[in-house]
Amino acid sequence: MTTTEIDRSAPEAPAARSISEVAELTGVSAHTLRYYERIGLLDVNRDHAGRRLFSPNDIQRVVFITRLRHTDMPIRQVQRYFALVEAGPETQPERLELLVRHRESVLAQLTDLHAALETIDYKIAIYGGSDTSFA
Amino acid sequence: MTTTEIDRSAPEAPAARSISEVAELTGVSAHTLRYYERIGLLDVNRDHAGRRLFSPNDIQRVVFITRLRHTDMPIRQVQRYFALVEAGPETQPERLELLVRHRESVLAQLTDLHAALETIDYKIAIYGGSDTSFA
DNA sequence: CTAGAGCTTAGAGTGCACTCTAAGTCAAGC
DNA sequence: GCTTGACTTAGAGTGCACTCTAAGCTCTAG
Repeated sequence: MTTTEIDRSAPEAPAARSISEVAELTGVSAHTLRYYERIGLLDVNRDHAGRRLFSPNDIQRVVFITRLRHTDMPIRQVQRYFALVEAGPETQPERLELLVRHRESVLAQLTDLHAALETIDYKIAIYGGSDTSFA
Repeated sequence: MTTTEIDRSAPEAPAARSISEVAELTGVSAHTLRYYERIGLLDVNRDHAGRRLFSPNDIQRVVFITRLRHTDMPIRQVQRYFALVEAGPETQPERLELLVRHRESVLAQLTDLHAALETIDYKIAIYGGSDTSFA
C-alpha cells in the first residue's frame, strides 16, 4: 500500500506510437491519418522534432472513425461529431441524437443488404443468371 | 382451348416505357439511365424518333443493377457481369462465380455493419459518447 | 560525418460514379 | 404554324474521399 515498486515496474508511459505504427495497427494509411488530422477528426501531439505521437485514445478514435466510415457516414458528419466532442460535455445530447439518427441509417443499410443478398441468392439458385428478373 | 378471345382481351403489348417513367419507377435518374446505357449496362430499343423504349426486361435489369450497386459492387464488375450475359449462355459458369464471390463480399459487409452497429449502440448506451473508446 | 529512412508540410492529382450542360430534334396542343 | 416540353447527343463538370508529390528536416547507424 505504501510502496511505489509496482508503479515503477508497471510502466505508466502512455505508449505513444508513430504514424506508421498506427497505420499498420489500424489499416488506415499514414496519408489518410494526416488527412484526418487536417480536416479536424484528430488532434495528435508531436515529439520535439514535430512528429506525431498517437496516444491510445487517438488510436481508439481512429478505430471508431473507421467503424463509422464503414457504415457510410459521410466525412462531414464524422467531422461534425468530433467537433461536438471537442466542444465539451454540453453537446452530449446533440451527439446522442446524431448517433441515434445514424443508427437508423445503419438499420436501413442492413435491410437493403439483406434484400440484395436474397436477389443474389435467387440468381445463384437459378444458376447462370442469364435472365435479369430478380424475384 | 381453341378460342383466342382471352389473348385478344389481354394485351400482349410489352408495355414499353419512356425514360422518365422508368426514372420515376426505379428511382434512378434519367441522366443515370443514359449513363448506364452508355457504359454498356443497358441496351434499350428506340422508337421511330430515336427515344428510348424500356421493355419490362430492361426495367428489371435496372432494378437488379440498383440492387448490386446498393451492395457496393463496383460499376466495373456490374459491367463485366452484363457483358457476360450479352456474350451468351456459355458464360454462365463465370457469371455464377462472379455472383458467388460477390455474395461473400455482401456477407462481409453484413458482418462489418453489425460490428459498427454494436459500437454505435455501445456509444448510445453510455450516452453522450464523449470518450472515444468503442468496446 | 554522411547516407538513408522516415518523418514534416502545403497543395496537387486521382478514381469513382454520377450529374449536368449545350445544342439540337421531334410530336402534340393551341 | 408556332410554342412547349420531353427527348436526343457528346462531352464537360462535380463531389467525395482519399492519395500522392515535392521539397525539406531530423534521428540513427555505419
